[in-house]
Amino acid sequence: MKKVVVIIGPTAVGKTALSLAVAEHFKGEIISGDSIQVYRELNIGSAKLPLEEQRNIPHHLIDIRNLDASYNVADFQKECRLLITDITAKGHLPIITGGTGFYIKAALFDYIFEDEDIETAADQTGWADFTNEELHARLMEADPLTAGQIHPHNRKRLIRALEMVRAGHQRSTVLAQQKHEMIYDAYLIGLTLNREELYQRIDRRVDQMMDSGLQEEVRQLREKNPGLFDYQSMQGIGYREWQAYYNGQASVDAVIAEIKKHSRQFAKRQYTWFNNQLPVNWYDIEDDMYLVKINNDLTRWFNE
RNA sequence: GGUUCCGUAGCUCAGUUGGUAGAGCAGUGGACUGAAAAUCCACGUGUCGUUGGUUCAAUUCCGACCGGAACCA
Repeated sequence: MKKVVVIIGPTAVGKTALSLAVAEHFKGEIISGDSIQVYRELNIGSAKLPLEEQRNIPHHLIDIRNLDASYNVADFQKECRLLITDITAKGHLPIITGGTGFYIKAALFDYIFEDEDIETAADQTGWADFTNEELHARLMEADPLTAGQIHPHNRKRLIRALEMVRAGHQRSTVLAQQKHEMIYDAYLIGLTLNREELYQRIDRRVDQMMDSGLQEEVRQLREKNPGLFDYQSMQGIGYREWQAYYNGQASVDAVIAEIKKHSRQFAKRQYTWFNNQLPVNWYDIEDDMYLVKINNDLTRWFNE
């Protein structure tokens, strides 16, 4: 099995800095596991590492889509796996770094995504006339197993499951074909920090983004893109909050407060995901020895 | 100085015709297989400002006091 290093953790713990160190030490190339950094022009708010700070280490899956494009797990899985193959063939070590747990798990595990021609945004319109209860009732007939696993209020998931039925493969059938195992020899490093400290870090980072010109970045994007806030890419925290500002419903200070709040809530959700969905080796960044420990553990694993 | 109003969960407030109270937000935990920085679920004991009084019983009624707001001087 190919070896892959994975660096995860909540937003603002310092994944990027660690990824550079690991890449330099192990001759690695970095694959971004991030659903927002794939978009060009989303720089400050997505906490993208500027080219001049990449220290000549190859970074992949950053700036690969236009702002108005859509992107999803299946895209990521395919592109990420191709890169792992290429990087390994070069004799380098693939290092996946990012906060999008779902993407990373789909690449690492034997998730199956059948070929589908989907326009996700368009799908919803086809179901617009149905209430959540009606959607759930339909799914109960078409794929009862899945219907039992999706909460009746989770409209987005209900529609996706119904779309899968329409595309000719029930979700439950596809899942049954999988062993739910990792297909790589992956070592997962999780960076952590006590909650209070992390939240302060998040607040500070948002302030830094503002100092770096986040507001101006959004202003320019909006100038060039009339329908900006309808783009999938604009779901990103640090961006979507500005819609209220441009609608005259929020002051700049209110927007900043929302960005901080959403970032904290996101970090909490990331912990839930990583703790329960992936076999993570956690390292507390307040531990003076954490870098040494990571280096030791990684070296041992690398030479296995 | 006077009058009126307010003081209930971390925040904003509701409520109890007297039987010790509940929403939203925040927070915490959880789910997650093609929007995932998305979507969804669960979790609400707090000296009901303080202190006297009336009462079987007061957060609820009455008095005083403290804090805040508005208006009148």
